[in-house]
Amino acid sequence: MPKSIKIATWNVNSIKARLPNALAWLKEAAPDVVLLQELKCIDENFPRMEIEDAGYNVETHGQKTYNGVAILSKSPIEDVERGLPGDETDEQARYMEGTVFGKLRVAALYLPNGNPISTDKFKYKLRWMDRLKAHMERSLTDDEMRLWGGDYNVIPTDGDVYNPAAFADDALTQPESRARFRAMQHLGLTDAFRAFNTLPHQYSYWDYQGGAWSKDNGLLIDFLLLSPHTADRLRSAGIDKGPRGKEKASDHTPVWCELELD
DNA sequence: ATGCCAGGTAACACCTGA
Repeated sequence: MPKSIKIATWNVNSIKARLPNALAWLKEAAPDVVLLQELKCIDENFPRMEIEDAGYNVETHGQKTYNGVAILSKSPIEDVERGLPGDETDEQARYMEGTVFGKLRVAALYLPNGNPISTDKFKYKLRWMDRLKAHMERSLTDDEMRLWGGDYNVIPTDGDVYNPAAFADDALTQPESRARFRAMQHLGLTDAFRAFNTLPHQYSYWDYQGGAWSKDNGLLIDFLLLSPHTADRLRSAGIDKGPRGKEKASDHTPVWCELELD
């Protein structure tokens, strides 16, 4: 009988601040694999026991105050690698990968924001995207199943933001950012959510300010990109807006997909 | 556009986020 697994990505904006909400969501949504971003804590301070008690294996790549990614899985997590290749001097904890269910290699990534665009932060974002694409390209030379999920900090089109004019000078909408995001898909990767839903104004992030959530003033910036052999197994995908409506919510909400494994 | 939230750090204000 084919085994179906649910994989989600979620920028939690501090795992410590989000722990009650995260545990509630793990129980309700019962994902098999979760890719987390913005832990905002070092590995020693990750609430490992609480997550393990919820039925997950845990691998983290943390950092004090900023960034930090993790992989949670109901299966063992094998061959874990931390850090995005291509720059030994980069100390920001924004990337890790591991193999789950013995056959699917998943990555959790937190792509740099890049604002303001007149600064080195934007140059770092573009370099990071070049490194990510190069690493994807190298990884895709075999027939392994792969998935890159996370907060890409790119608004791919003007239909993916409530007010494009307000974001005209934002790093998330710049042609350089969008071209690099498209280049990743041109490697043969499938955006899991967009394989099922091509409507505009489908969001994964709403700012805390200005009543953005209640007005549905959002952005679509969180994605699951699937290699061809993974896309062959894609059965469904969606955005779970539930967690964004809770008290003490993250500003991002989970994006998920279902894969049919042998 | 900025910093109207939110989180963290560290100190009773400032940085970052997108």
